[in-house]
Amino acid sequence: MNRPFDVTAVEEKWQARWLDEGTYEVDNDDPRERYYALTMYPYPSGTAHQGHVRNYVFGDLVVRYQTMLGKAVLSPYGFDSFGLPAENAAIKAGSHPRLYTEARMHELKTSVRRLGAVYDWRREVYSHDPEFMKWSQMIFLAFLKNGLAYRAEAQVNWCPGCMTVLANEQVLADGTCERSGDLVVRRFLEQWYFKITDYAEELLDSLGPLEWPERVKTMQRNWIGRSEGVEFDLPLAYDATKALRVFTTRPDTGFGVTYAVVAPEHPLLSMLTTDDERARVEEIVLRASNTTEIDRTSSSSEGIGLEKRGAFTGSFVINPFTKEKVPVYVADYVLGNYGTGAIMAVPGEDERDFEFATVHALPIVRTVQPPTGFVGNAYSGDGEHVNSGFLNGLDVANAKTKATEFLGANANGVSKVNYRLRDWLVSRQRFWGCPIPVVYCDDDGIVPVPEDQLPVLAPDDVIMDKTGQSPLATHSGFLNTTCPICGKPARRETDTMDTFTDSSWYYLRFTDPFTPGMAFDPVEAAKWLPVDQYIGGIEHAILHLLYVRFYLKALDDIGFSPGLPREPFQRLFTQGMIRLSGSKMSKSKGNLIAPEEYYETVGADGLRLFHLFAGAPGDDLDWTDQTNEVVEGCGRFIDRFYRLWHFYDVNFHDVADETDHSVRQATHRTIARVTNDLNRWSYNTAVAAIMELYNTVSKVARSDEGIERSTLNEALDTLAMLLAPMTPHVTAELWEERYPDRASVHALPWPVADQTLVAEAAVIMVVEVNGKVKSRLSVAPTINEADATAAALADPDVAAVLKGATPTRVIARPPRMVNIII
RNA sequence: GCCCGGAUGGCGGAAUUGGCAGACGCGGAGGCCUCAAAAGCCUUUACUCGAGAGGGUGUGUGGGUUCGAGUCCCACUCCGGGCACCA
Repeated sequence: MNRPFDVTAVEEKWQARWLDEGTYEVDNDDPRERYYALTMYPYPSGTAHQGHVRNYVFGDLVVRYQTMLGKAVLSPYGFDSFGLPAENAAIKAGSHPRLYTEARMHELKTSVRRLGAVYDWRREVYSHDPEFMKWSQMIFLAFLKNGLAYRAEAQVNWCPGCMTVLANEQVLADGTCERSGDLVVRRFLEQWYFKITDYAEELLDSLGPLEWPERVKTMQRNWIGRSEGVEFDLPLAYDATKALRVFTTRPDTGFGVTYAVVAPEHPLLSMLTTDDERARVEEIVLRASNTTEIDRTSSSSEGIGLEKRGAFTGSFVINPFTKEKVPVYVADYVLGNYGTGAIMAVPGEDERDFEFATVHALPIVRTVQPPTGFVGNAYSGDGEHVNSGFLNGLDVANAKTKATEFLGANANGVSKVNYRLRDWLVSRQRFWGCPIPVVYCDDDGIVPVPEDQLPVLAPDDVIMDKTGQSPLATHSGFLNTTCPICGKPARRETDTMDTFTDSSWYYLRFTDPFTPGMAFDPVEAAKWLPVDQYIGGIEHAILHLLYVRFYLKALDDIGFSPGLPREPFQRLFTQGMIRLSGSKMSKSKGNLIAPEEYYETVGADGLRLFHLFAGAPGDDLDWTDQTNEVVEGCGRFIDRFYRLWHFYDVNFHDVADETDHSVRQATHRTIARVTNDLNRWSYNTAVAAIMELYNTVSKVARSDEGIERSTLNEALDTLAMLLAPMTPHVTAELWEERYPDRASVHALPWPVADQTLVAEAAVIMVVEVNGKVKSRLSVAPTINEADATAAALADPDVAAVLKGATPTRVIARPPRMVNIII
């Protein structure tokens, strides 16, 4: 592009100045109103791509805009620097993950600075910083001490590609690993867990008041999965002193229970299984524990048929409603770790039970009358109860109440709320993460590493081949230690923590990384929290945003950070994803679209303006062949503004006239529009409003009649201020050029619209006849109904259509339109 | 299967409470400047009938409410995302 100024020189000059002068550093004792603007700290995967760019452009606009609104804005930056890709890359390159990661961090930082995004770099944090690790480990130990971290053997998700276990949240719906795409298998392992389930209720209830996108809240609600029901006993037919405990949300359908099912992992399964059935039952159990998640969860139509997925145990239980004997089956469609791991099966009202009953020839009884014309098998809607003894005639809600009372009196029934959410598995069998700071001693058991020995750091000379075992376990120098209590030889924990533990508290560290001996001073943190605006990708809707909420609540409860709110992020904005000609952007596809080439052509300002202008911030953005032309168009707009600022082709006149007045009105209406748009995350329309004002002013200034000098200056100054958070370099440069003795444009207060000028501008009123537009009149915005009607009827164009006919009705909505019905 | 979004010119997208559909930009067409080009500037650009004045049609499809619907209601189609044996 042929630019009227040296874009690179100007941008580098201002980037250096903001950095050197600490323009966007903010102290904790700043007296101004506080504003915490946070973009999700990135995983350092290399140079920035357009996804980063879009994120930081939005974030930087918030920082600069809020600063101009007079606030002390906390704008920190850091890196989510632990994680598998670095470890895998290091294995491949025969290097160390730290070297690899720090090189990537440097690249990303350079890229972000070149974008003109401003941060308080004194507050930079990164997960693998030993000082940060120390506090990550302290938090772990605090959780351990307070019963929020525990060790348990359970069936876990094992990813053969990543050679490590995964949290439930990291396994996709099709049973593959969200990172490597490998099929996840199930293994029994002893692992560390965080007790996030203790917070299920609060995590659900406190979502309500958060100013988050509704769909993110919905995703979290679904993930937590609250369900109300009843837990009760099904006594064994041959021994009424023993019982199978089940959970149901539909106690009202109890008369339709024709069998019961236990999960393959159920502790009573072996006792329930008779010798005749044992072989078939064991086949089910074996299959459930050895196969991949995808096989187990695949529907009956594909994969393995239902008849092979369940078997009769040989035992019977008594249905407390009918007092009849019903068979107990084992089937993998019942999960061992939800509810009681056993269910009452009601094929008449539950689709899964219906399918299973059909395949295994079990009786099906309808207990709720479906509406006439109902097609389908199981009916789960509302209706009158039938075949249900004392529940007959009741609707579902009333029958539930009555059935619950009955179970309470006859089957040890209790109302119960269950959650789908499971405890957070935090152990990872990998090297490049924060070591779990405990020691195993034969005499003293699990012993926390004493605080004065933290952080526990991994040695550098660890072999990181993929054996499926923690790399740290192969390093005898690390593994072998002494027990902090008895001094006898002991073994270190060799697993590291899930990297989501780092991102669960990094924003707290940002508020105060300065106070020695503390992760952060809660008093300082309390001044900044909750985060006023959090910005990031929708892909973190569940994982990160659920864990981080749990952490803050837990830290408060164990007294780690007294005085903080219990929710970290008051407002959340999730930007759309960038696609390349329709496909998802990813490193493996090599379609990341580096910003560097754009820095050289349209500059950071041009690229920033493009991201703000091209579509609503929350919508996905498709990067196509045409996109480059739009980016260039944004660069051209900056050039046009630059020329007008230098009065290129402008004609002046001396005394302000009506045209000047209308320019002033446009200027102030634009201030009002842009301010409103910025507050409602409508950046694309804010840019459009700015372009419109430019077009208006440019047209008048370049007409033969010309423009009055102060009118033009007011419009230009306003444009510079409105553009300042969007295109910070060029506006700073132009401002300094014209006003070398004044404060920088970025230090100015945000312009305020003169309401008189905004209000008095004439508006166009539409006159319709029978709903069709026949004329347009320029009227005062304050015009009343009678005057609007009179003006409409007096209009010659309207009269020509009416041809003397008398209107049957006139609808006036001043000042927008009048509709005459004839 | 369930739950959320979305569908508007050649393209990206505007239209905040039911009131001028297509703001703003990209692309296209024509012109000015120039020896020529680039850059810049001006005009034009939903479709359609018409020489013109002017008329008709038009926001995924089909209905409805209303003086008036891109916007509200009902039914459906397609696209995107999330969840999916959670009893």
